[in-house]
Amino acid sequence: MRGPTIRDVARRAGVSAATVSRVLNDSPLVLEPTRERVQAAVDELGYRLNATARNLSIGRAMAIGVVVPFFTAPSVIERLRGVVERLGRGEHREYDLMLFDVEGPEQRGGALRDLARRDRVAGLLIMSLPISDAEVAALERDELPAVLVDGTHPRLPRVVIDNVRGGELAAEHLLVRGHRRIGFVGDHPANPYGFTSSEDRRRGFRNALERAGVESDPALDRLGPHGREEAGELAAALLSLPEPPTAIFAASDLQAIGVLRAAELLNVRVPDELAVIGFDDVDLAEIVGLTTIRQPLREGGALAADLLLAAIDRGGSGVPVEEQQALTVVERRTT
Amino acid sequence: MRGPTIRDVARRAGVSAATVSRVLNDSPLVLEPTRERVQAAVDELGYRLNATARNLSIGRAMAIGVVVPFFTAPSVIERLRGVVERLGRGEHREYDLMLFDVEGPEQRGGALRDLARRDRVAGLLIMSLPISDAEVAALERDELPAVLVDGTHPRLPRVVIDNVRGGELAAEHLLVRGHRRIGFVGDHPANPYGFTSSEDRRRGFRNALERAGVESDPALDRLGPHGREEAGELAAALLSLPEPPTAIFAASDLQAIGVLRAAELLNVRVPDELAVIGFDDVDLAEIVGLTTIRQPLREGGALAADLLLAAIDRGGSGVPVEEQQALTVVERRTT
DNA sequence: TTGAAAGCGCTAACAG
DNA sequence: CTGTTAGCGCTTTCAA
Repeated sequence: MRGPTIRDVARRAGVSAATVSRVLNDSPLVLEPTRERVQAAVDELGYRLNATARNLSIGRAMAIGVVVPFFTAPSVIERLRGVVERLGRGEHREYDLMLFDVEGPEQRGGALRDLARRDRVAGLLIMSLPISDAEVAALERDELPAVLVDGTHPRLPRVVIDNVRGGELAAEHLLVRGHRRIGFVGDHPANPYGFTSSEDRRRGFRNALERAGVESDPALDRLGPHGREEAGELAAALLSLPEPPTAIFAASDLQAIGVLRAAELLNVRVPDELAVIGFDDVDLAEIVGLTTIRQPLREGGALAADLLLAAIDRGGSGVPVEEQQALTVVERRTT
Repeated sequence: MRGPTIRDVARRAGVSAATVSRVLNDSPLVLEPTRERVQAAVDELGYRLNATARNLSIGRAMAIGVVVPFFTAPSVIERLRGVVERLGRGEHREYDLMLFDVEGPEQRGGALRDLARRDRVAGLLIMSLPISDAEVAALERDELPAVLVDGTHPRLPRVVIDNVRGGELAAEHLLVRGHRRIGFVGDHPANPYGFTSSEDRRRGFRNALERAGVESDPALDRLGPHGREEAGELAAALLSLPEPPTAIFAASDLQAIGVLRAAELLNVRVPDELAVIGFDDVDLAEIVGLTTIRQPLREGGALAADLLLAAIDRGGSGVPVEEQQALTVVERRTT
């Protein structure tokens, strides 16, 4: 039983399918009595429009796709909240949300190439994934609007933060508190996804310290795979140094939590013996009282959704904007 | 530029569109040389199948829909992980994931009714939402497979836990430790969504206590809107009682975190002066060292996805199974 | 203002 | 094995 079609409604209302279609799409050129008859037939039959057929006919889908790595990460969730918030409201409630999780680096290219077709989604939100010129070209060829979140490409609208500046903020915060020997725990720059934010944060951080006269000690930078436990191990190594750091800057809150845990296991008191500062300000940070560099994740997701929706409506291109989001330090109980 | 169609490929390969379609769908009745010619044409043209057209033609969508309230809740995320894990693998990688967030109770009915159509999704995963007979009937009428997670209905496959038993486990855990005066912090039974798990947990909990000879004191049950801070306030009230409880059972980990925070603010030491036990065992619980009743959220999501995929493949119905998941208590540092 | 007809891109009988 | 022919359900000229 495939449910009533537009023809059934037409027959019942004594009009043509075209007229029903017009009523359904709020076309102004339908006489009021006709509209009413059609509407009545729609109600009686419990008719609802078939989205697939409509999409095929008009040539675009009424869904927006979100491509994310680690759908599991708290920061991703936070951003998704912002996206959902925007999709669920106003005139855009019509767009559905398709989620594409990119768990392995090998899925990365595939997912993008797969999606670069207007028929599945009306636009793409690409989070935290580096994108190549060829991929952008593919999107352009198919006229598929896309916006980048936490990623950058000159030909795509994007919402970003200044990771280098974030590192500086962390450095300043710790310098003011008298720290001179400071460790860093973050992602390995050669990670399979090509993420660079951790490395950018580290650079900003170290440079700011050097400008303040603090010499860099390579032994204090510990890089490894992303993850709470991995970060814990890195921090443990740092704390076991003959001359351990008095503070640690972690490239993300998740990693900072790992650092905190390592300190606890080694009986190092925070913040007295070790200050810890993270990055992101996810929910968790507030819960554990972590001092961190806050980036407006949720707002970023919402903004990106708005940008995408606007690009879809606008159709044509225009110069891609870059929205830079403000970073602030949120002081809590770990520094 | 709408990209090459199946006809373009057909022309180029010197065959009919039907043959191209057969090749695309791995039909066995195509001669190898023909298949190769078609494949070559596909590659040269960079052709990719239009999902919308295919869906319209075969009459079903290649996506599964997930309907969730509070997309924001950690437990929901955890379950989604399980779902994504299953969708991303094996022969089912072909299914996309559509997310339908139900933020307000008023969206509840709408979302479901809207989705009860084969044309947008091939099946539905409904999480934590009570579902009415009428809604089930609508799903059946449209032959739309659906499975319930953390919800129940006799005519739908479902994965559930025994919340009452969970409450009992919490009671047993606290009784063994000598607690007699125990508070409960949970959701109000008359919540707008119709959630009942909190209340079920409370009942199992109180009944177990009574069976052990501990009389119930209504003043020790504090119910309010779901949320960390709300739970904190409820707990604060409990702790300010002339005769405060020595332990608190929270209906969820999120609420337990609120309780912990309240204790901290009131300088009540955990677990010495106050034992706290939560429910769910989300990531957070491990991080803060919360003792809790563990329900396998991720596995539940995965299982539900498998059930749904199976139902979709099977087509017809069969007797809906109920998968009951095991509950265990995970002892950490708050009891 | 409404209807007829063609078509979106693909699949699925049915012949051959 | 492969091609022809009809749709799937909706939109959209083009006429009337």
